[in-house]
Amino acid sequence: MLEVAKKVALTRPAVRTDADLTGSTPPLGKPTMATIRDVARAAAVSTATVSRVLNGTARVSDETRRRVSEAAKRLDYWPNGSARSLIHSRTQTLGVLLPDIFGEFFSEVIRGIDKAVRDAGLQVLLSSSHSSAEGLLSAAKAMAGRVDGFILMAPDLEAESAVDRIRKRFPLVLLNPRTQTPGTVSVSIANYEGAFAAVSHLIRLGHKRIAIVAGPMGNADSDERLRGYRAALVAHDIEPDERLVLTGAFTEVSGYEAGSRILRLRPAPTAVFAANDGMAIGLISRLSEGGVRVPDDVGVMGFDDIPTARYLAPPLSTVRTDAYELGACAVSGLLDVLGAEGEVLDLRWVMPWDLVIRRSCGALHGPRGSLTTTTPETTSEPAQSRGPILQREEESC
Amino acid sequence: MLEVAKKVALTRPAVRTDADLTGSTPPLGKPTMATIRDVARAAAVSTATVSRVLNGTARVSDETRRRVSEAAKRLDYWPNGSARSLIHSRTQTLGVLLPDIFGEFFSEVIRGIDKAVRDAGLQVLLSSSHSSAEGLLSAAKAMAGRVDGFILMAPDLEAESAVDRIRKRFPLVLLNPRTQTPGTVSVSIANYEGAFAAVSHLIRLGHKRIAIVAGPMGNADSDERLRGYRAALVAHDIEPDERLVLTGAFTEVSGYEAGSRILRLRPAPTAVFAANDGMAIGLISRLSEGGVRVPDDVGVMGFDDIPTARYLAPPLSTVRTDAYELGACAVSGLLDVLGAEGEVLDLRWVMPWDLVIRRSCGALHGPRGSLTTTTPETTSEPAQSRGPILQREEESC
DNA sequence: TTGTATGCGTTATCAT
DNA sequence: ATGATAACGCATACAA
Repeated sequence: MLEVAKKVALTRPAVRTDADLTGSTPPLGKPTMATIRDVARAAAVSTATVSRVLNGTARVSDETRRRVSEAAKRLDYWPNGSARSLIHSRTQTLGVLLPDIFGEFFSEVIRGIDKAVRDAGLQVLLSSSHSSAEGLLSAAKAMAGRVDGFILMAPDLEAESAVDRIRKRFPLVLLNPRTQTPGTVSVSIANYEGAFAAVSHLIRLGHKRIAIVAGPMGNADSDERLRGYRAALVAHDIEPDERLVLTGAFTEVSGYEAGSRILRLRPAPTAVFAANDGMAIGLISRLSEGGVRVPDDVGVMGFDDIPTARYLAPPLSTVRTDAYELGACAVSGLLDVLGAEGEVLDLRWVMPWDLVIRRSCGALHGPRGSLTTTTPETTSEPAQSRGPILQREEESC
Repeated sequence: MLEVAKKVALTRPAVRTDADLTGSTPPLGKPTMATIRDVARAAAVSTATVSRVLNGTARVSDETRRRVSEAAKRLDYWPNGSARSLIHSRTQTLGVLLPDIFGEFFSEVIRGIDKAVRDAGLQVLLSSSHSSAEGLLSAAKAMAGRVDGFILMAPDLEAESAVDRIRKRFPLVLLNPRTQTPGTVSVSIANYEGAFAAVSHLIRLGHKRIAIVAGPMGNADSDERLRGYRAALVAHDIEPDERLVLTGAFTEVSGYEAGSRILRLRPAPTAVFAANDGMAIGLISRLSEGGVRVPDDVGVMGFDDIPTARYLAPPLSTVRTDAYELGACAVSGLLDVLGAEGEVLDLRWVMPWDLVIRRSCGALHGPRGSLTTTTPETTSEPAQSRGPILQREEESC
């Protein structure tokens, strides 16, 4: 096995060695790239003409067009984006401000944003891990003049004030906003409804003692899912028990730790609703270690339907929310706002969602009828579907 | 359950309603934000003085400083980033060009980049899903003048030519480069070594018939891992069998499909090395469905050690590569290049890695000694560790 | 200590 | 059809 390690060094000191330029490699660094003026000079025309040719913004004679194109290619001219932004007051860039991007959910959101943005010929300036108002604000400030608007997700209560200040300066789309501000475009996950449906399903299966592994308190998504959990219990005449409400951090390890606490609960719950799939994964792992079988001894439901969910053992029942589409819709919404020329748009999109019943929540041991379950091959049409539901409130003010 | 859906709409038409401005909400859109000239006017000083105050770049009398600061705050002045970039020829922004960012590995890479960039007071311009040379090049072109350099990952063979062109124009750090170009800084995963170690471990457990679920052909990471797989077999006097080499796409579903093919293999392999954890997850799921137990009937090893890996059933044995650190190191490397003032840096970092032995590869049923396994609680120190190995070649040319 | 003037790299508005 | 020139918003060299 020693052959695998050829050269071993220690840590990562920032070593900067002086270097003679060997003729072989082109001198890197800043060879000061050609500007539009260089092209103009080379083609013996004015910069205005170069601009016209390259942007196709006005008629140019075939001869000069040829000369300019040739010169631009020969000098390998690439226009300077900052200069263009300055002139046009348009950056062709969307700022994306997110909380801590951990796990597959955010990975998918970013993928969706990236895809939609590229399709629109735009760019993404990304900054994440914002939970405090100051952090959010300084990030936005650093992006001023470099973005045309923002896609903003700020689930943490403490960041709320920053959202308002950003809203006043920039076109904006909110992701899962905590409050419903008039004159704002937002795209949301059906947190409350999804949680309500998930817990209702567990109840329908016969469970009466249902625990929840919530996210961090003060997090908007977590709060809404917790609210849905409680509402479902109440709607089915089950008295909520605060001892069954555990707190996690939306990470696998926090679900694992919550599992330890659940194992000590007496009387033990017969089902657990985890506020996201990551925590469900950690939870199931811990329960199994504790000798508690899922779903035989305890049923588990997650939230998100991350790509991994259907491949777990047991496959995870969960609330499907299309994170990729969420990101794409946010872009689409921001484009609408940018196209609205100062008009105030008041749109609220809620993403479609589904209850995806796999094996982790178990089959019926209550009173009611039978239930189909899905395998990876057949799961494109979830057995238990609430959707697609696309809620949109739309007002102009 | 009907209560969960309150208002139902259909699809997402781009509706743009005219809107009268109600007095309550501030008129959004473009209220043309204050510029440095506005602040100068309000404070009755020159723009130069405003700049000096706000940047602390020269001494200013207390009285004017106060006036300027007050005016800036009152007008809520935010400097224009594009204008600053233009003047300084420094954008304070790093361009990040990635292939399709699917799954937890890339999620972690981006997190690492984002964190390091923010710590350095910079920004990230992100663009992904690049596999073709043209796509890569046009993305880079669109970023010209808006970034100081690039972090570039282009595992696909066809994108190679674009890398060279970008290298000539911009400071650059390569992620997992296919070839070792002189005068270039790169940060890499020990693809070959990790695969070699993983397969060697399977062999040591007594396996002789070992399949691989590789990534797409032509992908640099996949090719290297495949090479490591073959080398390990050869090194242990096992004749590679091409029928045991399957191709996937680094996704869960492709691992699932590969599982179907593996179930049909005769004679059946006793172990499978999946070129990443995502495929291992799909693979295990499919094998279980086929009545093949992991690890009892077949051992499985993955690659990456994504956060989920240790929580699977069975917990996944895999090659740990710190994707988060990979991203952070790339930023650090690019910062070095940017600080090197035109000097040519030739650095090649290889990230430390570990073999993480959990349960999916099974315990010894070969000739040799015993093996410790790790549980989630105790896994911070992997039982079977090859590292940390940090390989760094460093030359100046 | 402060102001004036110039330029960063573009594009748009005038001329011609 | 093409060229000179004035912005865009900011920071700096140079004067005062």
